[in-house]
Amino acid sequence: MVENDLNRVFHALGDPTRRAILDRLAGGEATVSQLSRPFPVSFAAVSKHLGVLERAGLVTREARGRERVCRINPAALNDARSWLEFHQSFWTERLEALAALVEAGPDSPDESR
Amino acid sequence: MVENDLNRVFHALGDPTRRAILDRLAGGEATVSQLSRPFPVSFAAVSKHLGVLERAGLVTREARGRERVCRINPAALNDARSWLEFHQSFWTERLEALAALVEAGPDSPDESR
DNA sequence: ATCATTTTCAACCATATGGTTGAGTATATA
DNA sequence: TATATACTCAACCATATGGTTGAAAATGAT
Repeated sequence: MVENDLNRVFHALGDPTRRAILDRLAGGEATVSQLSRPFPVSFAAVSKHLGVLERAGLVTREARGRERVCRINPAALNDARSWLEFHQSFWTERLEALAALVEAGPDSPDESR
Repeated sequence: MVENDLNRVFHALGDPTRRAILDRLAGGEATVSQLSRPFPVSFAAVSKHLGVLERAGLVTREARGRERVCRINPAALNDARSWLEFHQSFWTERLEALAALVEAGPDSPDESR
C-alpha cells in the first residue's frame, strides 16, 4: 500500500498548480475559494486538484458551514522523502566508496565488471 | 527552470515502473535490455520510460557499442528532496509551536479564529 | 421563504500517457 | 557478407488527465 501511496503522492506533486496549492497551504489553512482565487483556472478545477491532493493524503478538507477548510498534511510526504533519501544515500555511499577507491591507489580503479 | 525540473522529476517518480527501474539502477549500471528483462512490459516501453527518466535528469544513457548503459543520477533528486523537506520542516515547526502553546498553559489553546 | 454563496458533481473536450507492434539503424558475430 | 542483437522511432490505441461549463446540494443571509 506504500507503493500505491507513493504513486499518488508523487503524481500529485507532479503538477505545478497542486504544488502551488500546497505552498499556499503551508502559510496556513484556507477554504477552497480562498485557495482558488490566485489561480488562473476555474473554481471547479481547483476543487479537482484538491481531490487529487486529498486522495494522496497530502491535504485534508473539513466542512465548516458551507465552506471546506483545507489543511496540509505533510505526514504524507514521509514515504516520498524516505524514498528519495534512500536513493540519495545510496548515491552518497557510492561516491564515498569511489573516492576511497581512488585514494587507495590507482591500481584497481575499475571493478565495474 | 527549477519549476520545470520539479514537474519532470515528480512526474517521472509517479510511475511505479520507473521507480522500479531506479531501484534496479541503484544496484549498479545496466543496459536497456538488462533493465527491461524483469518487467512485464515490452522492450520499447522500458526504452520510453528511460526517455522520461533521462529527460528528468534522473538517468543517463551512454552508448557502449550497440548497447546503452544506463546509470542513475541522484543529483536530480536534490530539488525534489529540497521541496519535500521545506514542507516537512514547515510542518515540524508548526507542530513544535503547537506543542509549545499547549505546554505554555491551557489559557489560550485555541487561536484558530 | 427567497436569494446568494460555497462547493461538488456530471458531462464533455483536447491532449498526454503508457502500452502495443512493426520498421529502421547501428553494432556485433557467424 | 549475411545474420542476429540492441536499441530507437513512428504509428497507433485505450485510458487518464486537466481543463471547461452547467447543473445540483447545502448552508448563510435577507
